[in-house]
Amino acid sequence: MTSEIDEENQVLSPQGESSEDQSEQDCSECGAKGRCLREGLGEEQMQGLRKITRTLGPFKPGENIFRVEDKFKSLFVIQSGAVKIETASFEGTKLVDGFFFRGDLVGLESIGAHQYGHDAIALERTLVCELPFDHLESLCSFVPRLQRKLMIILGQKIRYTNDTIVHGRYMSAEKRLLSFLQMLCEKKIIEKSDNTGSVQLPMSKGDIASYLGLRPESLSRTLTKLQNDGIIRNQTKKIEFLDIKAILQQVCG
Amino acid sequence: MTSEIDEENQVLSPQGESSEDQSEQDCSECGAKGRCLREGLGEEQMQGLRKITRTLGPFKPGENIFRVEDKFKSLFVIQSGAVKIETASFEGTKLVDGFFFRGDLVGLESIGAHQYGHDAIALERTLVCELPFDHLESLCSFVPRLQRKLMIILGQKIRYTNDTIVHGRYMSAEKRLLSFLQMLCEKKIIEKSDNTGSVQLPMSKGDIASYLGLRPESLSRTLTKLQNDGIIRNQTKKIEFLDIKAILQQVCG
DNA sequence: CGCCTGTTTGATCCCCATCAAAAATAGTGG
DNA sequence: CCACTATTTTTGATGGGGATCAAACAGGCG
Repeated sequence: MTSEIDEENQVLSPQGESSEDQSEQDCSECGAKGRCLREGLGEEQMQGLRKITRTLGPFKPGENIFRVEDKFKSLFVIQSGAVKIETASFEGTKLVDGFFFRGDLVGLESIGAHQYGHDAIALERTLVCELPFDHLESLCSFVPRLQRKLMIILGQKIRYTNDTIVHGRYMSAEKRLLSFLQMLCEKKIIEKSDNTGSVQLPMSKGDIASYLGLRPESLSRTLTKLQNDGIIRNQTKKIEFLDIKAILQQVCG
Repeated sequence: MTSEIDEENQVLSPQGESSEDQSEQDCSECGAKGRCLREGLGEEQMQGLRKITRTLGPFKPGENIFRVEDKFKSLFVIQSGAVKIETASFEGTKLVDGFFFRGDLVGLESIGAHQYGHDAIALERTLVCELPFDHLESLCSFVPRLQRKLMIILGQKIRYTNDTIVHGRYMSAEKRLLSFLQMLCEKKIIEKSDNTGSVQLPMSKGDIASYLGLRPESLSRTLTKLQNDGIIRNQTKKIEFLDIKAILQQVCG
């Protein structure tokens, strides 16, 4: 379990193990606001959750938040930044299983296992909020609302995987890419002016290809095609959306 | 929500709504024994769970246990029989998202949604045990062990999907089929004599193809190939395993 | 600047989808 | 039980989308 509690922490001021009374700026400043487990909890209930959480980071790009075969201990809410999880495929190569952005919970995939089944790797400067799972579980017993929220999140995760991956098998490379761009639109868009916008990509094209079940070459060609069609502008670390409607309108991402 | 409480019920004798004190033969005779949520609960805890459950069925092949857009209300443990879940793909055709056998929980995919996202259809004569989800949730708050078990099952589900579907995208038709046979081996094998055995298939070849992300023609060809290789014997409603080792040995299902 | 990794482009190939039709099986009613 | 139809499964021929192989190109970093 790699964790680093130091370096330029103006924003969220992570605490060491000793500090018990975490300040609520943790929440007020957190990028996960609105999608976090804490949402909808009363003030006293928040207190309970606050007691068991701890901010970790910042992780630098490429740093592991946890590794395959680390003992499963915690879930992590992403406060800022972005994370990918990957596993070794049966051929030995790395395979990207998911991307996570602010507000997302990393580690759900390992609930019920003794060890994490993935490497979780920061894609950019990333702060996370650690939720020790056994504490979380205990708390859930006392706070039905929290229990419910966690179950809902687990159900959503199952559905999302099913909708994207299972149905993705029947989609062409182009449609898969469009689905992916659609997802990015919902999660990370900046300066979205009606019908155009752009995203800074925290992950490599190779990671995207892997996630979509494509080879890097195929993804590259598909990106080029969409660019020729005037739908996007394809840059190294950035994609400009020239025609957001075309992206969103594609039936059934 | 289709449910039928009648017809030849020697085995499990399902109860109507009124009968509160469900007999424990429900559990002692249930095919799910050993993998059910109830496993590992104390006697008093069992009582609580027993109170909220109800046996439904038998469902005849092709009958729905629930339908897409039915209000999400319950999970279902399969006591005997087999079930598939399917959705409409974006092209309009049906797409099989999963198979369930005795002991499996159907409905996890819809936790946190208002409606079921799939049709659940019996593949053979099937008895299920209904677990109203809100009751189950309440009970979880009082029985930490149950809460934990449910979370573990949800985590396993996420992992299983990831391992089979995500990694399956990189596998050839033959490997996907072998993985599937492997799974069947673990769940449904009969008369397994060391290195051979056979499975009665409750689902159609078309369903299997859909589940594996293949066309029926491709699956058929792959089955034929495995037969020519002397690994299986391919029949209409049955597959004989002539070389179980070859099936299990294939690196990383 | 030179090395290393990531991305793009080009040429070719292969697996599976697709189209088409025969064969086997299940379902139906007399 | 059998003739008849509908569905499922198999077999055959063909084509295409993406994988693969190979190499040029661009970027980041020492």
